[in-house]
Amino acid sequence: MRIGELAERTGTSRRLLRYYEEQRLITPGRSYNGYREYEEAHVGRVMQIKGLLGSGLPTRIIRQILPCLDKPRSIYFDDLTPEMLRVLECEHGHLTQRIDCLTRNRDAIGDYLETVRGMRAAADPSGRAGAGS
Amino acid sequence: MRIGELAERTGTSRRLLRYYEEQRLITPGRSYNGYREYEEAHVGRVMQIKGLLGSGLPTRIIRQILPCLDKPRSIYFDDLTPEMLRVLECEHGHLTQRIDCLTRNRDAIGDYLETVRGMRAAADPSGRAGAGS
DNA sequence: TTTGACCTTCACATAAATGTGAGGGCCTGA
DNA sequence: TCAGGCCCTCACATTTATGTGAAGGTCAAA
Repeated sequence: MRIGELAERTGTSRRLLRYYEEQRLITPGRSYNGYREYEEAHVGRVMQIKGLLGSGLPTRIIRQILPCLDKPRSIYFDDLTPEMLRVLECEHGHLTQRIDCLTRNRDAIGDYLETVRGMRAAADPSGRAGAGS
Repeated sequence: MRIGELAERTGTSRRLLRYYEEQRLITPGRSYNGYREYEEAHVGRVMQIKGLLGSGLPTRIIRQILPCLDKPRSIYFDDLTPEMLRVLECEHGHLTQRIDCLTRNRDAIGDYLETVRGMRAAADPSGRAGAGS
């Protein structure tokens, strides 16, 4: 598929897809006329990139972890340098920290919302929203 | 405490602490000479801000969710506009999405690392690292 | 053959989080 | 009283992920 379709299917701008390519996060082929040609698999890949980016990881890190997230593996264990291994271990830890932080905060918001709803229900047992004046 | 100590204890730059203040994420007092004066509680608060920021939330959103994360509550249910309630519900959802994305990716890295370690162990049952030459 | 919807590259613009430095005030200890 | 270390504000610089637009090529359909 071409860039327009991929953009639409992933909710991304074309500009950004070209940027991801420049950052070596995706590597589309080219058709005879120079147009980028994407595989079906790129849809998932782009969603994954968007998610990680939105979760605060910079492209530099994403580039490093992406290759080992493929099923089937696109990076093989022989290619794995000790350096790379350390990076992965380190990122695994960072991700866990991030997850913990987000989880704590999400749950706190959840608690808050639940309490609010509890109070709303107690004040207005009819279940309809809106406190009126 | 003054800005230097807070910076040190939170691993943040002074510049950034002033920035958080400008963004209305923290509100230190001022001592008679104009120096910012921080409470003990600001340490935790700053760590929380750093965590959320590192997880991809913009200061605008952090400003909105912070007040309802306090224990004891600093925002009371009477103050809560329906508008604000929607924001919180929405952010609760976003956080969950982020958490899921990060968890999936972290676990994939975890799997990979485990597999690698499995292969290392099989190749070198002595348990010592380093393949040597 | 021309129009319109795609695509290309290049380049400049923006917002957000940060760094850096200048110019200057406060305060403590020698 | 001066030096050194902290603080202040202001302002400009940088990086990263993005937007936007210009100038132009490709291709299908009218």
